[in-house]
Amino acid sequence: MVGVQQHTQYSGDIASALLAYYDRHARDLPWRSPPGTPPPDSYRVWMSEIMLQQTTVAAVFSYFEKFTERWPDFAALASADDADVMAAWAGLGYYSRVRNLIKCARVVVTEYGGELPETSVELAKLPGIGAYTAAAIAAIAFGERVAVVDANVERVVARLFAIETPLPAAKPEIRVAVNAITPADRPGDFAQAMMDLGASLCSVRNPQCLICPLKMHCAAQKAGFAETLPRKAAKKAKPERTGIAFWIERDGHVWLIRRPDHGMLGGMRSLPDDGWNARADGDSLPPFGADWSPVAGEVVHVFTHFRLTLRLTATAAPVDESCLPSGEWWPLKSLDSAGLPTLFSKAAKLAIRAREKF
DNA sequence: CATACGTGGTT
DNA sequence: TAACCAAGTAT
Repeated sequence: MVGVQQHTQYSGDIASALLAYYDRHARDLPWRSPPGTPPPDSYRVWMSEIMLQQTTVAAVFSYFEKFTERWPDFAALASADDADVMAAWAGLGYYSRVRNLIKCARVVVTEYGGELPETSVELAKLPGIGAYTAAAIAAIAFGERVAVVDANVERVVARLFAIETPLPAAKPEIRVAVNAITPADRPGDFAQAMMDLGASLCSVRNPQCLICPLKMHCAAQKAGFAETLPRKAAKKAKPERTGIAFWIERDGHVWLIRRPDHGMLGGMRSLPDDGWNARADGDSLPPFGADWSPVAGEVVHVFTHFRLTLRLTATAAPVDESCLPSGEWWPLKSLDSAGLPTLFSKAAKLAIRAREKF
């Protein structure tokens, strides 16, 4: 790589060029203030950063609007019912985020007087806030000069300094480089500008180097191999799993359970199933003896680390309530408001479609 | 350091 | 279509 030290003397130029680009091209997003203006409400910065973890801007829009309208501040969110908040998150994925979102709001209210602490060190102690999010909130909402490093920034910086070490081994080196170019003035705008650049011109494939504001500073561009960086370790193949979900219907209602807090789709409302997980197929055993019949079709759903083929088995016969797994009857007419994660939302759709054929 | 943890869009 | 990837965190 080209030494970071060697570039340090130019770091001001990099920040200046990037901020000038941001002043002209910043995306207008609901959780942002315009370049160079006072920061948004830190609650909204926090909410957006949690939602944006491993999640695209396009997917976040409607959830951000829904959450901030319904729960406009920490006090409102802290006093909400868990089930309502979990259901509102359904479909966004990575459900540990919403469990931690609730926890964090309650800690902020009970231990911080309803306002976020203002330093990255204190922020990182809160549930659901790791190194990236702590730095992002501190820089964007509170103006702390701190290195904000997400996947976009890793890519931009790996190219800027031609860092050829593969990820994740290159992370410490990248962090040092980001710290060296982060300005004391407008660190929040700088962080968002780096992420905007990584999300647009400095994209994974086909980076638009010719019109990049950092072209003159970019070692990989000069060497002609920007698109090959950052290097990454090869990924493992996804295992295939199978499982069965159980559709238990009576008088226009279906029986829904709440999943355990830990593990796949933790804490979410779901159909009962046969115990499939990341490590093993389901056991195919219904939760109780009844007149079960298979539902035609299947749901194929791809998770981060395995692919699941889920089949459905249904019963509509009267059942002994005491046999049912812990749960609740949910009206079919308002199934949309149950907050089922996408896997079970697909399964429910399949069951209802099969049912309408009769 | 590796693994578990969702979902939808892009190529 | 299968692979890759996104404003990561917790363990």
